[in-house]
Amino acid sequence: MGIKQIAELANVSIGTVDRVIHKRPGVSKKTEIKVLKIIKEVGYTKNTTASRLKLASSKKIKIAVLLPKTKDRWNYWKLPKEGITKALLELKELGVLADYFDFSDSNTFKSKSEEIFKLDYNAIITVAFFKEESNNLLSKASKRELPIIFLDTEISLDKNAFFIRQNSEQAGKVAGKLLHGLLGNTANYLIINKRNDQGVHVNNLQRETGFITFIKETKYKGQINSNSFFLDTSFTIPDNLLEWFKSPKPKGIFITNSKSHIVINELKKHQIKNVFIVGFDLNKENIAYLKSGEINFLINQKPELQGYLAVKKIFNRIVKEDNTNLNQNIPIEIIIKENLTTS
Amino acid sequence: MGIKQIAELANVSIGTVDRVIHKRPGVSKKTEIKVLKIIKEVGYTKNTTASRLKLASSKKIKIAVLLPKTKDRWNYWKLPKEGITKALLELKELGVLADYFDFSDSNTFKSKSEEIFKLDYNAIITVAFFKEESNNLLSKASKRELPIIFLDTEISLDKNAFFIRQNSEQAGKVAGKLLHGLLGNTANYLIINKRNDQGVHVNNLQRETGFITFIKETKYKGQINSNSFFLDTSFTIPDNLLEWFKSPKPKGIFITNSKSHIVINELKKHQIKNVFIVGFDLNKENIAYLKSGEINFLINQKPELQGYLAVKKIFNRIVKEDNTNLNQNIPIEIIIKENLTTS
DNA sequence: CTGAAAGCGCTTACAG
DNA sequence: CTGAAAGCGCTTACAG
Repeated sequence: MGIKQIAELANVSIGTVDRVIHKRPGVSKKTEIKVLKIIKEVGYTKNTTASRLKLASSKKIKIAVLLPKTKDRWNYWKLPKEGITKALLELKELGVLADYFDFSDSNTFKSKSEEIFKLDYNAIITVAFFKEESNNLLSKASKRELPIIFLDTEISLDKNAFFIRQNSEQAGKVAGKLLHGLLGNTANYLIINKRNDQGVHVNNLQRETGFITFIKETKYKGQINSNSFFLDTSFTIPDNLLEWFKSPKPKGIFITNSKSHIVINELKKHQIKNVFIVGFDLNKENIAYLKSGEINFLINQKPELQGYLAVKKIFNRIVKEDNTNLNQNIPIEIIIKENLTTS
Repeated sequence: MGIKQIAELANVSIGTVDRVIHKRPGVSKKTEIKVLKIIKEVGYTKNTTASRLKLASSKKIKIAVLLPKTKDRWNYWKLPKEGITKALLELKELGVLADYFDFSDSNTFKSKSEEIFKLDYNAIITVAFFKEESNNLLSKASKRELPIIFLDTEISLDKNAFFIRQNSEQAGKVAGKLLHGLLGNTANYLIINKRNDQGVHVNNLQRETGFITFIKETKYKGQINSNSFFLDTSFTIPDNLLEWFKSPKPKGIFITNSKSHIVINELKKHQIKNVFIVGFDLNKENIAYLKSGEINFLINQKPELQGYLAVKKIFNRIVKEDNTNLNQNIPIEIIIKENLTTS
């Protein structure tokens, strides 16, 4: 049942039906009502494939992707891009494309988002690292009805924003459950956050909160020791912390970020063993330590999936006029040596 | 870059280009070579969306789905169908449809697959429960170049078959790792398989093998006790097994099938506590026990994803002429109370 | 306010 | 062996 049959039933031309469907001006109220009635009666839905066939060349859907600058060889922020690339490949024929922008601090985030606004995009995929700047972006975008999807991290913003991310507090609880399951109520726990000049990333803090919340709800009676370090290659364990490792009690470390391998490198240097470790992210170094048994659990944030879903959801919103919100909770995937897949 | 530009460059009509692309007869060797050369030079790829637009009405892609009969209110075999339905919804506009068939034993499997062969399908999605009958199906299908995807269970078959399933032996290893992590080297383990009149399902056996293999590779020095029961609602724990539960040692149960809740109902009847349990499948009853803490881990086979991927892969093979094999390893998803999502 | 026509990229039946 | 034309369902610029 297509536009043509609707037109026949309504005794109008397909052009008129099209105008009604797209709420374009130039249709008398009377014919509009007549056409809408028939559309409803026959349960017509637009064939979006056919629709995009025409528009794929004339009216591209352009997505601006603004993510942190990737400097390392391996960088977390390449992963959402892989998912975005995959989605674009699937949607290429339907006229969807993306341009990439990057930022390294709040200033460049601001300038790049202004640049994006000058160009003519249909949607933005970015991350909400900077509250004020993200709010600015949101308020500008809402005036143009430009959908924005924030990946990775959720912070509270003024307007209704869309987030595709893992619930970090819940992920912290999962980490707590896993370590507590292995180590029980008497162990000591060490939380290691990553800090930079701006402080500790909100994801790390949310994970820490979740971890502690979970542990507090058990019959736990050990010590939880929280620390934040610059987890670059020059990281060394401070002396007071070396003391911590000397306790004969069962010991667990919760690393709230992707740098488990940096911590483990240090543990090895000091020949510290018998510590259970839960970390995040499947980078090459972490995977090697998971395989060697030095990391017990890794939590996967599925960054590729986040990017992939962002593009797909933008497409569905714009093309299929799917007005459900674009939020998406990413499952907290528990990875051990035995269920690690390299597919 | 489309068929039209290719035609211009080759000084032929678009009809001729189309004939070359689809290897249809009626093209002189000379023009064929000329057209193929240009196609290669410009890196032309068919716009499958446009292609399907025409074919969606005239040349449907018809998939036969042959799965076990669902009798219970909740039934595992409804789940792959949900995934299939989701995929069909996405591909509806492109002219993909499925018909459902069911079987209850090897005889009905055979008769239904014969029925499917009489009708004119482009692909089959089913399960390989019966070796001989599955081999028959495969050999008939290969004559017609009809792709067959087997879900859920992998068995060794004569011809190259396609499987979308979790590696059951590996899943058993994951279960072993999880229980061993909680209980250590001195615990006793109980394996509970589900049996029916035909014996124990191959999935259960593969999982058991994986579990035992894993445990044997650790410094384990407890007892592993393997059992098979009809795990229907009339299940009761036999007396000799009640003895097993009286041991003061740490105890773990590995239920190699979806019936953890049946086992737990019995444990509760006998007021047996302090047993750690790993099971399979996110049915309503299992989820309730996961939430109450009576199940520690559930492994998800993602049956919806299996069905979804099967349809998508069939579509890509037929439409995009993607000739990579259709096998797909489903990740071994570890579910605990804290990462259970109802989305 | 409305319709007829051309076109998106591909497929197919028909004509020569 | 090859081409011209109609059509898949929708969109759009043009004419009236």
